[in-house]
Amino acid sequence: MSLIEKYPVHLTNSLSGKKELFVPVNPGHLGIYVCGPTVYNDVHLGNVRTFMSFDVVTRYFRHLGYKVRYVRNITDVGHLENDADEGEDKISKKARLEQLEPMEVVMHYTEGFHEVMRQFNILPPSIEPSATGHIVDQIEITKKLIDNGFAYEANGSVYFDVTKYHEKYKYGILSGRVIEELMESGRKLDSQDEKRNKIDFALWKKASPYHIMRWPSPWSDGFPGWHIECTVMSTKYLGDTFDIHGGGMDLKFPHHECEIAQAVGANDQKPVNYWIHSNMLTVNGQKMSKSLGNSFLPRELFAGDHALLDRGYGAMTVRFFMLQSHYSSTLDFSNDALGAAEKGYKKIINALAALNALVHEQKEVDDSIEKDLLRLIEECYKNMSDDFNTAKTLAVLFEMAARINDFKSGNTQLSKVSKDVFDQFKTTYQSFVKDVLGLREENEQNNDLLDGTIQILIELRKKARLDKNFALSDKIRDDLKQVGVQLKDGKDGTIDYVIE
RNA sequence: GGUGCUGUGGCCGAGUGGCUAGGCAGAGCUCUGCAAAAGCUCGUACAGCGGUUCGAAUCCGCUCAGCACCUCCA
Repeated sequence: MSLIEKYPVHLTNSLSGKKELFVPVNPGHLGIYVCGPTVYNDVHLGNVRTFMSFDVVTRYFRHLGYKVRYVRNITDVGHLENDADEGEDKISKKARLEQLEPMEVVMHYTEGFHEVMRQFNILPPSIEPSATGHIVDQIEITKKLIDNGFAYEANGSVYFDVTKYHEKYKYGILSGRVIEELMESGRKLDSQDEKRNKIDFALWKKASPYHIMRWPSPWSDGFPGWHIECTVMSTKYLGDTFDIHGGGMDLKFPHHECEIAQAVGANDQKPVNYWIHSNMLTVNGQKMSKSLGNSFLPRELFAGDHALLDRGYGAMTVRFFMLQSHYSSTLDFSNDALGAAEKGYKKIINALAALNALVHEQKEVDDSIEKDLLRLIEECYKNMSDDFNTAKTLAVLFEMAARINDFKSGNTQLSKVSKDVFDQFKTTYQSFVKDVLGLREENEQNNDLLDGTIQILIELRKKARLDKNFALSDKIRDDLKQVGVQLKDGKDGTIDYVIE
C-alpha cells in the first residue's frame, strides 16, 4: 500500500469553506499554482510566510509520492498601483524613479526574491513563468473573451464585462461577494471612464505615450491587466482544470475571483478544484504590510536591524516559528515567540544529530516500546494529511525527540527495538524534519577546519578533566561558549558540541 | 455598512462533544567535579452570559473585544 493510499490528504477548500478529501485530476499527480511576487520591491517576512506555507504543501505531496508540477509566477508587468485600473504600473514606476530599464528592476528583485527563498529553504517551483514572457497568450485569451461576449474594447483598452458574465455564470463564488452590493458601494464611475460598470476590470490597457512597457496588440500598443497573467500561466502549464491554486488571503478578492471569471469565460469550465489561502503574518495584531510600515525584510531580521526586533534571528528559527501555527490562522510576530522558537528549533535539530549518532544493535525486542514508536510514525502522517497541520506534526516530532534522547542516554534500551522498526522511526524523523518541514542545520558553513579545531580543544578538555584540572577544563568550556560553541558532556565521557 | 475570521493557562500556539496537545518561561528532582545538555515530575486554561446535550473549549443564540477583505499588498 502506497503512502498516497494510506494517508489520503484532506484540505480546506476556500471554495466551499470546508475540509475536503483531495482527489487529483490525474491519480498520482498534483498540479498546483501559487501567485508569486510582483518584483518591484523586496519581499518582506509576511510574503515569506505564504511561500513557505505552499513550500510545505508541495514538499508533503512529494513525500507521499505524488509527481508534483508546481507553478509559481513572477509578475513583472501589469500590476497597477491601485485596482481601479488606473495609476501607474508598479514596475514602470520603480524604473522611472530609479532611472533603470524596467527589466533591470525585474532582474534585481527577482534575484533578491530567489535569494530569500534559498535562505528559508523554500524549494524552487517546477516552472516559474513571467507575465512578460506570456504576452502573446494573454492577447489570445483576451480575444477569446471578446468573442465569447465577456469582454469589450473601449478606446484601445479591453475590459472584462462582469455583468455579462454574471448573467450566464455566477460571479463571486470564491469570495462570497454579492455583485449588486459591489455595484453600489465605493466610488462611482465618472464620465471619463471607459468601463461600462465599475466592477469591470482590465484585460488589456492602452499605454500612454510616455509609458515604457508596451507591446503591440489588435487594440493598441499597451500592456496586459494584472489578473489575466495568472489565468493564462496556470492553465497553460497545468491544464484547463487543475488541482490546487494557492495564494495569500488578501488575493482572494478581487484577484482570484477575477481569475475564475476569466478562465470560466474563456474555457467554459471550472479552472481549479481546490483553492487554498494562507493567512497573514501580523505584528501587534495587525497585518504586516509595506503600507503600514510594520514590515521588515529578511536581512533586517537576520541582523536584528529594525525597531521591531530585539536581536537577530536565524532563518530556520523563523521557519520553525511559522510552522508552529496553522497556515490558515493569522500568526502574530513577537520577539518572545521568536526566542522560544529558537530553542524549540534547536531541540529538534539536536535530536536529529543524536539520532544519526545512535548505533543500533537488536537484542530482545520489547513490544510496548515498538508500539509507541510505530504510533508516533503514524501520527506524523495523519497530522500532515489533515490539512497540513504542521503545528501538530511538530508536537509529535518533539515526542520523537524525547525518545531519541532516551535512547542516547540509555534511559531506554535501543536494543529492545527491532532493526526494522528503528529504521522506520529513523527515516520518518529525518524525512519529516528535513524533507517535509524543510528544517536544516542553521550553520551549514561548518567546515572540516573548524570541526577539526574544536575536536582538538575537546581532546584537551577531556585530558584536563581526567587530570582533575578543572580550572583549565572550565576555561576551555567557557571560552568556547563565549565564541558560540556549546560543549555537551555525555555520561560516558564523550563530548559533543553545538554551534549557537 | 457588507463578507469572513478570531478570542485557549505567564508567553506563543494545536485542538475532529467525552480520553495528556506541544513549545518557551517557572519550580523540584536525576545525571554531572561544577555546569550545560538530556530525562522525570508539577499548572486542571479555554472572553462573558444564556441554551442544546447524560456530557461543550468544541454545537446554537446574544453580548463584549479584536482582525482581515471590500483601494495596492502574500
